[in-house]
Amino acid sequence: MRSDAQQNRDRIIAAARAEFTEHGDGASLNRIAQRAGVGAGTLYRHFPSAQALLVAIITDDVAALHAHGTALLDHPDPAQAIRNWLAAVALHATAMRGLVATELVRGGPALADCHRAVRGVTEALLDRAGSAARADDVLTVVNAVAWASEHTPGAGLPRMLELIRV
Amino acid sequence: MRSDAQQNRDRIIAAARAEFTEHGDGASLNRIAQRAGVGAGTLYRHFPSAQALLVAIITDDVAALHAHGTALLDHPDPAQAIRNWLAAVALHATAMRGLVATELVRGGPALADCHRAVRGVTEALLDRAGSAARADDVLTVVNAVAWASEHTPGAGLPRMLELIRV
DNA sequence: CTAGCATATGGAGAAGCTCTCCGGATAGCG
DNA sequence: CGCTATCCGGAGAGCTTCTCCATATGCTAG
Repeated sequence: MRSDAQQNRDRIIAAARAEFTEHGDGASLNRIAQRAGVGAGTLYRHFPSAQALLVAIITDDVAALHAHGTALLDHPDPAQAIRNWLAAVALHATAMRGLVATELVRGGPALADCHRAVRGVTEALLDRAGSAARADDVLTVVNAVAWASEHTPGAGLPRMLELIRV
Repeated sequence: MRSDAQQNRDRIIAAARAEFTEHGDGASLNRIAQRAGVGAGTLYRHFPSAQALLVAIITDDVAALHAHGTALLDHPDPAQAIRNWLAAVALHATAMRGLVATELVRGGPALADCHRAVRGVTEALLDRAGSAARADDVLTVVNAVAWASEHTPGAGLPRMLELIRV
């Protein structure tokens, strides 16, 4: 990749991160391009869809999330470990304004690696806690709840996470 | 209200019901107006926002839902009753393509009556089943899950509802 | 039965969105 | 330094939501 292209790509990702954090689902690709100081065409060449853009952002975040999850495997209390983990997943989902993460949980193949990593940790933690729940289902529910908690004023994320049987 | 206005209002609601069922969140108010055979202005005068339109539709549906819930209060197995009820709520949410219902669960004051009715039944059923969970939280989670199950291929709604502790 | 008015209509249009296209600029190699 | 493959920007097509107001029509009072 040419150096100017790389530079633009980085700036677009930074702008997108700001835009998604600020406007959530109301994010506008137009505005992202403006923030990044590039034309719309440039944005769309680098990221053919809004989803591709999210994939790039989330891929970064998931690395940190995965490290946290791996560390939790050594937690003395397995039941507490899975609870901590799901709270971390929910927080990650919230950081990207929920909707986003939910749509991508089982989304495109581009995110397959990310999802596999998160599911792997979830499975291990569920197993250690003696749970029979499917990791995929649990993750979907957690993401859905994270998303809902932002859209329903007065809804406490922790309290709703308590309602998930694991 | 003038009779022609009433007629248009009815036709708009019918068109909206069809459009939402067909296109889910991708529903277009423009298309609803076309389907109903009215101008965009007419649609917006009757329903200032997409939400107002949904309120009208959902208000109808909730009446039937509420009747079902009330009947469940006589169910011999309280634990089964609450499970049946939540499945019915999820189904109702799915009928309106999830997103919709989730956004409205604690939404505008226009839907307060509906919400109160549903919450009342939920509280009674939870109480009878000896649960300490907050009805609001349970409903939010159920709606979120219903929504998520449509957006994540392979996610089974019943299996995810099993994960909710009540 | 009709006349007049309050009420309702519809579609053009403003503003914003996503996404495409391509003439022109430029990075970086030889 | 010059040439070319690569990359850029923004105009524009075709959507969208939502507003405005000249026109049409239901309803009522006479």
